[in-house]
Amino acid sequence: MAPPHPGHPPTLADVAAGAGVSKGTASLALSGADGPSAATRARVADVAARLGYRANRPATLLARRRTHLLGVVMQVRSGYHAELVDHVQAAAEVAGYEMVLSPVTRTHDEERAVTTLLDGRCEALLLLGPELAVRRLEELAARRPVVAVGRRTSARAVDVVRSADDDGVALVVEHLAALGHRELALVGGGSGAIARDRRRGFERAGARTGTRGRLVAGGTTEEAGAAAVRSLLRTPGRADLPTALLAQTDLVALGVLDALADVGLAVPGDVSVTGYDDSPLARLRRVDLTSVDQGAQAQAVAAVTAAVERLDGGRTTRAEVVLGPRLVVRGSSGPPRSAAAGRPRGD
Amino acid sequence: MAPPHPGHPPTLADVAAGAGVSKGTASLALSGADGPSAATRARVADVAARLGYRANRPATLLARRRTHLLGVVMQVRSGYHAELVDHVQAAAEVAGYEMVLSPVTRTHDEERAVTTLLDGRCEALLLLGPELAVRRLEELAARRPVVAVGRRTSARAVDVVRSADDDGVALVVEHLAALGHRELALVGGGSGAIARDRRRGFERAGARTGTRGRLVAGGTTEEAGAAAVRSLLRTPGRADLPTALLAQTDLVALGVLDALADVGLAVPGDVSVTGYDDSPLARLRRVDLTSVDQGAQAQAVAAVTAAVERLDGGRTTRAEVVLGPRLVVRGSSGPPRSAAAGRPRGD
DNA sequence: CTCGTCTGTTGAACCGGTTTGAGGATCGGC
DNA sequence: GCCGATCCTCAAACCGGTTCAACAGACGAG
Repeated sequence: MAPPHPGHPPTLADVAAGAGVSKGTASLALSGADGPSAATRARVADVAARLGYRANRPATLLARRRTHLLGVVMQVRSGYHAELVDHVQAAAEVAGYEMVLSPVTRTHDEERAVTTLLDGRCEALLLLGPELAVRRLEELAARRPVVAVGRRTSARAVDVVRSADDDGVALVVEHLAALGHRELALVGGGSGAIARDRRRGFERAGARTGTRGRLVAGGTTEEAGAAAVRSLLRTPGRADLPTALLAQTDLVALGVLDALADVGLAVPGDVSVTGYDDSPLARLRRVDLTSVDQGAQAQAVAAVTAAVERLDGGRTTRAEVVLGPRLVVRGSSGPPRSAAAGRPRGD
Repeated sequence: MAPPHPGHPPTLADVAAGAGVSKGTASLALSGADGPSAATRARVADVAARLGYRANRPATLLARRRTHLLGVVMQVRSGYHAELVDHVQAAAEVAGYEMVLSPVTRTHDEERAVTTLLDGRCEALLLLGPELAVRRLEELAARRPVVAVGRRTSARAVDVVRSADDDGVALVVEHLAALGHRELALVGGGSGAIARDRRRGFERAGARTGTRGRLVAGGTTEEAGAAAVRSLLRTPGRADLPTALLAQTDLVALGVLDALADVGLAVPGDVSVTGYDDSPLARLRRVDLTSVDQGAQAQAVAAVTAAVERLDGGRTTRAEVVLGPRLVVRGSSGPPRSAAAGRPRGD
């Protein structure tokens, strides 16, 4: 059966006509709402299938009171965001929502990405690692639920889902201390909330485990990690160099690994190295980096839940969900030479 | 000025009322179409700005004859797709279109991704590395322009944008031959169009350069690459092992590198290794892999162009754009030992 | 002074759905 | 046989824009 308007897809009116009912009845029948009799329902469904009818999305969105759309702003190049999106998609579906993606690219900044979602009538905004100003976040939150994922913010009315960065670093410190390390260094400064948390976790865990920790300035790139190592090596008194380096991110850890290789230091023989994020990179056998998993799935679920609670649950108070990170031990961390003296390892 | 309907965003009617004109005039004024006088135009723009008016996207899409939407189906986890998307976004904007993203995730397969885009009234479909059946592709292409990016397809009416896989592999073979390699192996079989092309390029370039090439079965994962190396090493007559291994993808190359490291073979000292895709992985210093850049930006531009030609240019014939790949030489390839020793080639 | 043009603006139709109040059948109860 | 309840269905209003035929008013020409 060809559609009544050649070239154009069939509309609800076509289905209704084909089934001998009104548009209204056809709509009810297709949406599964009660009202139409079983016979009518079947007839409409049948005609719709034969015609290959599909509801016009914009029309549906316009007509419905609610859109049930969750807008997600992601950094398209970020592997971590990709992972989150994957799980958000699934979680949204379970909650009866649809996810709409708005990528941040070179030509499309975060502000534009958000605008696109708002124009599209998304009911809530999930921002992955947002970098918008606090003021802007608050403006947005005044209009609809906003959830910041993976990054702390002081913006009122903005829900936050993140993992406990201090605990994450503490896990690493404890792991290294248990291996016998006494001299640690945290690579990666920065003034952001994340960096601050990690530093605090580092210091507290250091005190708890009786290890000595120092901080080395570093950024968020591979090169920054390499530079940090070089600066460490320039420091006089090479004898008491740290035996373990904790990098802020897996990428930074890669830079650290490279710089160590350049000067002939073995990992983990001479120095143990750890990353953060447990990105696909860390899992590569060639990298094999001890890292911290922030739990993408749990974060995704929590973010969707937070949005849905505001939309359907009537919550109006700010929520901050802090998830426990998980240590993933791989080959880049091991006992220091001093501790290994009695227990040599072969390679 | 507060919106006239508290809780709801202002509509065009509100703007029109505020400016003392009809909805029709307000629409014309805001869209920049000619008709309204300069004074009216300014007044409407002013009121719209004061009210914070933004057009309701679904309504606009519904009302307009054309949506100017380009739907893109991507593998959300693929770094290469992310790169493509980035450039497609930019190219679409230049062409006066908007990109809509539909990710393929664990719970959302390619078919669903496509359906979402069709329901959303996208005017054309750009499928990145599509794996839909040829029949399905043809069905889709019968409804609207479809462009397959990065993967050949025999589907009629489907435009294809890809890079010349045979030429890409040939570039690598020539590079290695110039370095002095005489015994090569291509890791990665498979029956797909891509694998076939690469194999052909390998064989032809082998003949041209006088190198001896063999094929080693392999998949598309890191593990497959490692397995291929192990099988090679099991082969008797280790003396005439290949001095260079060409992996199908960068990921496979990583597996190859790992397996070689496991048995203590140096790269590129004992064996040269190359990848394909020039992914971010290959660029990591720790990996530093000679690879082939498929030109994401050029592919993106070509894909958007193909779609726009069909939509606005009236093209109805099938287009297949084959772009020239580019060799990126890094540290994983170098002269073979034998070249230094001047060992004659034998068989 | 009349007519034709041109410029701006209007009002209504339309896009394709959803929602709802009203009304027609059908049926059981009395 | 009449009445009210129950069950379906319908027609119309509505969502918020875009588009266009029709028209009012200003203006210049004849």
